[in-house]
Amino acid sequence: MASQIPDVVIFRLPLYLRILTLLTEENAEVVSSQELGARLWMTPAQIRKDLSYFGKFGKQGKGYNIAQLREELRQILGLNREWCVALIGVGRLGKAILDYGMLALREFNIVAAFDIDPHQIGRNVSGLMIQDLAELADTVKSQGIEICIVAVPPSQVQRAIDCVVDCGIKAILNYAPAAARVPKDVRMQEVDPTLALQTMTYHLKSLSSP
Amino acid sequence: MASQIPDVVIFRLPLYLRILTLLTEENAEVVSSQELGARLWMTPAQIRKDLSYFGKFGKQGKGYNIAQLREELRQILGLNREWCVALIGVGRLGKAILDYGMLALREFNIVAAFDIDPHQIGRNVSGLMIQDLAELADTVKSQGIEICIVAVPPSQVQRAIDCVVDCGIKAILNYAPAAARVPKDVRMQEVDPTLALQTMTYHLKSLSSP
DNA sequence: ACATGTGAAAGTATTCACAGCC
DNA sequence: GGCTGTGAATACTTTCACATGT
Repeated sequence: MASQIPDVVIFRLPLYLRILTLLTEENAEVVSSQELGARLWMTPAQIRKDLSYFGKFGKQGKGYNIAQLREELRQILGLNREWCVALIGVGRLGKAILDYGMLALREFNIVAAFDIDPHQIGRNVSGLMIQDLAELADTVKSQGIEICIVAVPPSQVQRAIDCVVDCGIKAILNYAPAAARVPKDVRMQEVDPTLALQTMTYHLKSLSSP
Repeated sequence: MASQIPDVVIFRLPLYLRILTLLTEENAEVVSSQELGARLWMTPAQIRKDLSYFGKFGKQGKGYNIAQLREELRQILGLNREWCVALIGVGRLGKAILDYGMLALREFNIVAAFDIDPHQIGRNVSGLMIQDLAELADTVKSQGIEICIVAVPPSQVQRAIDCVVDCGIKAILNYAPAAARVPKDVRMQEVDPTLALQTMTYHLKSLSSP
């Protein structure tokens, strides 16, 4: 029994969370599905339906208590604790992820970095000593790593991901602009701006020639 | 008549393209929907259905000619020409996008970079002279910019995006981890690793406590 | 009066299964 | 035999609309 809750619903929860955080900063206390929907270009009904998969968080006639709903969503998404993350590949892209704090978010801690290039191994980048990828399995165990970020060159993606999967990792964030296969029990999310750009040009094209 | 072709289909075309490019490198000449499906963890039927929206590209009993299908998809997606792109926000993240060549892809050319910080304006980053955001409208016209990449701090996202929209841009790639609203005729895609991570923790959580 | 939560209805997307062809 | 392209069938999502509660 994996989950009877649709994947699309899970994907929207972080969006709700983001707006709730914004509303918290605006010192709002209560929000209606109407208002949330307006901010996200979604129908109020969809938001209510999504939330109803997890419980009854609202008050009729009033709406949702922002602080409370935010906490509920954090619980549901598993953001009420820290997650240890390893970075695989410390080339240009990997360095950018470390240096520029592209994941600067409380819940996610990059605690180790790996590469296969002997020139990189042993060097210090943003406070992390780069380790040999062969040590991944050991470090995963000793540090409690549960998520890997893969940022290797396209030609090595499959190799890197196979290695990560062999270490028992079940969640991969893949920055490499390349296709890779994982077993069905492993979650892999792609972060590839190229894919996004390519869908946008499709729509732009239709704009110029109707 | 915007498009009777479902959005999900458009989103999958770049995935097909990616595999076709990989197959080209492997010197394959023909591929079946079966094989494509196996590589992408999709059913062959879905791939055939998706492609059938655009025409008949296969040969019964054989499959699809890789080079030809690849070219067709590039045409369909509008990748058979160059696109001029502007970068909005040259802070840490924006610099990483420029420096680390995170968009190193033939079809997309970052031809201008903008900021509002007087300290940044006039400086040279990766061969681009940073301009005042106020000049965006003029540069969009003179350089034929059609896509903007927004990489500003969360607090300024809405302001930056409003400015971009006012300049007539219809496609925005938003790197900022923050919510923003755009008119319905503007396409905005988010590139936010945080959202991806947050959906993964949901599933990891369920793994440890079944 | 206003807003939630939810079955039922409408609308989309995916998969099946087979005719037609190489 | 193998594979495409596609209407029909199934499965999934979203939206509607209203009973229920404040």
